[in-house]
Amino acid sequence: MKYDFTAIEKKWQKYWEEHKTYAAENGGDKPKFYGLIEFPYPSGEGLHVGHPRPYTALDIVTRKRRMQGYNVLFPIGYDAFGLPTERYAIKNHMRPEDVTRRNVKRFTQQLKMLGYGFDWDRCVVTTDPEYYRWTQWIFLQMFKKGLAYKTSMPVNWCTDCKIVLANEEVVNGVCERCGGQVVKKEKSQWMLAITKYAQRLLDDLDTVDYIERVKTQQRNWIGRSTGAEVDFGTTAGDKLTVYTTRCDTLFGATYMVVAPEHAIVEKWLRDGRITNPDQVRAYQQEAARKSDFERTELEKEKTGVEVLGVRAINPVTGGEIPIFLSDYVLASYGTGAIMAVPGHDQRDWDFAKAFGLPIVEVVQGGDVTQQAYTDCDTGVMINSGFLNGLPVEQAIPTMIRWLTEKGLGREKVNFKLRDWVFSRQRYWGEPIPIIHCPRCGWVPMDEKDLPLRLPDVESYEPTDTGESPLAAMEDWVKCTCPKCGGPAEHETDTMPNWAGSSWYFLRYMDPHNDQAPVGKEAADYWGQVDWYNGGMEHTTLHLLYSRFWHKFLYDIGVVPTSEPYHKRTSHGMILGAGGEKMSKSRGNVINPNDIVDMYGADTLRLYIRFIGDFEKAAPWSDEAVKGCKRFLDRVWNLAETPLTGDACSAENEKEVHRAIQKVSRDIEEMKFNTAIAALMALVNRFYASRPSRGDIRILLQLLSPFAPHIAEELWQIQGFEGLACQSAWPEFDESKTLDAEKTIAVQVNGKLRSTVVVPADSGEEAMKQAAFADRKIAGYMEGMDVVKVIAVKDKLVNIILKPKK
RNA sequence: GCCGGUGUGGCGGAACUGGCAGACGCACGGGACUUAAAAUCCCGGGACCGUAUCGUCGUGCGGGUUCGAGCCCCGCCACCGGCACCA
Repeated sequence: MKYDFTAIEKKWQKYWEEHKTYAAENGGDKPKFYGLIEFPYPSGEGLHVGHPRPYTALDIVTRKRRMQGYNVLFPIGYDAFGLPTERYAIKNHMRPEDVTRRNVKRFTQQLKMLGYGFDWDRCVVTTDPEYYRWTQWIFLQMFKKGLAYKTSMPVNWCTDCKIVLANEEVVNGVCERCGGQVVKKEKSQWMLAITKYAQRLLDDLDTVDYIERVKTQQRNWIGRSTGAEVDFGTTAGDKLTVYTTRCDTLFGATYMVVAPEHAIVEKWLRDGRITNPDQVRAYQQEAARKSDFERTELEKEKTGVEVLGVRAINPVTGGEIPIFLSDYVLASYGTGAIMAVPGHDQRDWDFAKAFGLPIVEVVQGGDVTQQAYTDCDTGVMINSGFLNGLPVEQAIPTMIRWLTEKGLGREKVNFKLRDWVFSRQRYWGEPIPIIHCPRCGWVPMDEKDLPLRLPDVESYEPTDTGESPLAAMEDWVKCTCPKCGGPAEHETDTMPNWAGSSWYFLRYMDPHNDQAPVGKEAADYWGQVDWYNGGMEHTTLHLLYSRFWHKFLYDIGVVPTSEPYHKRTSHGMILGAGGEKMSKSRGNVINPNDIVDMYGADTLRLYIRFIGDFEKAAPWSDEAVKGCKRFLDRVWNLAETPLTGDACSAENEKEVHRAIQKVSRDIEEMKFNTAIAALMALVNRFYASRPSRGDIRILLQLLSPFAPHIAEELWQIQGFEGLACQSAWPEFDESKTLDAEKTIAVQVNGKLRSTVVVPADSGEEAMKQAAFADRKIAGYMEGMDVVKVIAVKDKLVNIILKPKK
């Protein structure tokens, strides 16, 4: 009989679905294991071969865990709010929920086609009102704790999408999604105070098991630095505070720079302090017009304008120094103002050169007439009054102490992380459950009125003004104030698509709870996600956001752990055949349906694992897929006819136990490619040395996580009890994996010259004797003196020779 | 520029963390089966020289440590990802 993968896969998928083979239980005696993959955005294009890479990986891990006796939760859902759906809906005059429903259906079919062991009863969709009701609820709790606030601020405005973007969504100064130009625009926005959690988000990275590059990237993103705030006096009487990590160089501060947007400039302009207001205003306007992209592109050249009429006073020297406006100083970091130390900061040096400002050396070691001496963490202070002669590492605390005592400064920690812009002027997102009352201000909705549903409209258009489409839907907007009962309006902004994905893993634990986002019992039972795999591109977005939300939920007692994920791994991309990114425009996208039609889901699953190192990018190859199909054909041919001998055969015992060892270990380390290589080698062995029924039983068990359909079918054909995927994962006996004899290398002066066979665990003497007894080696020894012999057990003997005198 | 990663046959990739480089697979070559082809099964492939043995060279480049380096150290180059005037 031929290997009819289509029939077999359909048959078992139907069986699993009917029998709820992969359903998780909230409770029981078994140890729990929660494996998670990032739920997909149900795009109109459907699944592409990139999706199965992480999915299959954790499918394999969780299938193995099930066989090892765990109560496994391996859920799936859809992150369905978002711009592509909204755009598609507008373009085709459809309702976004209908587009979503259709896409979800298609994705579901495709995922089922690949035979994943998802617990489909726990499927969640973020656009489901019963789901986003709790997204809104969490937002309300944040609002009540002061973590959600509304503020007017310069935001990133995509001129194409006509939408406000989070900093994280701006890539190289252009919109991450559409590549459109991004400019600054003043707007009132809802914000989430993620910065209040910055320190904890940083510290708790030490408590989790994430791959190192994820931790590093998050640390850099959070960007903690320790320094000091220093107050400079001004001739206008105002205080101008700066942040610096190098307060030891204060004596070298020869001028100051403030960001063009800095509030103090407005004040001085208003007070008529500035004698060149036109110049200053012109520079401010120029800076505002520039997008971030332009600002950073002009990296080389420093521009700026001096603020005439006001001067700053260096608190240590008492000397007056000029104040400049320049856009190389960012309003959003530190205090929006810096003290410029051109001797020891290259940007300040460039600026000082351009404007002819004095450059003072305060740390010895460089030549500040040529360039800034920035590599000066270990130098000695000079030209610095009471700091003279001190090494930098002592000068910093000395200065901080001095500043603190005089009330002129203080130690200060800063973060690069900024608060999260949480408003979107879009229809297809969770409505923000806040009501604006002319009398009471921003008032949270009553929790019992959740969910605040999106209005059901046939069609709508986006606005050009930056207002949400919801603003045009008067019936929906008008409401009564929950506080005073007077007429009020709903907030018309919606949440960004990161909202729903910030807590979805909790909903899986208790998907039908209508009292809470997740019940206490369920949250206590499942605890942390044991293993979460996802893309590197989410490291500073989704992964950080969801850690933040989880910590908040921990603080208000909803969840029992302060970190959501115990272990985080990340997969490499699947590239097109030429090594380029797969994309519609390049026309190199592989549709998994085509592969499944041609070779079957099991082959696709195998190939996507065998393609290379899980963590690295790997190019797709149509040719190489065949190798995996061929392998399954060979397995089929071995096992489709009845076999005898229920025990593991003596001839194959060693290979079988080695395969168990190798596959077991490799799955844990996500080295799926070598696990499959081991299975292939085992099958090759079985072609040379006929396997017993017992041998095949183990092969099928090892194969089951990778290629569950064929494994199940052959399991049934061989008449084994139950299901392969529910059988107990085979154990290996280490003693059976060992060789009785070892072939060891014999080197002469480090070069391989021969090999000899010795009993395993031979002592050094025995190995040396065997080496010297070798005919080839004897040839090398003629006329030579033995200087030294190195023997490494079970590996090699290296004989060092030199010519006889 | 900074941070992280990678560099091994014609190709995808292995190498237990310093011990026989190239597992497994693709492609290729040879053989068996077949009227023939496909499929399947068996065998062979790092390069160079040779019938073969032997030998020499070989893990991006240049040095170093070591009995021994793909792996460790120093200095470069290239590519990929992230951040980017962060004071």
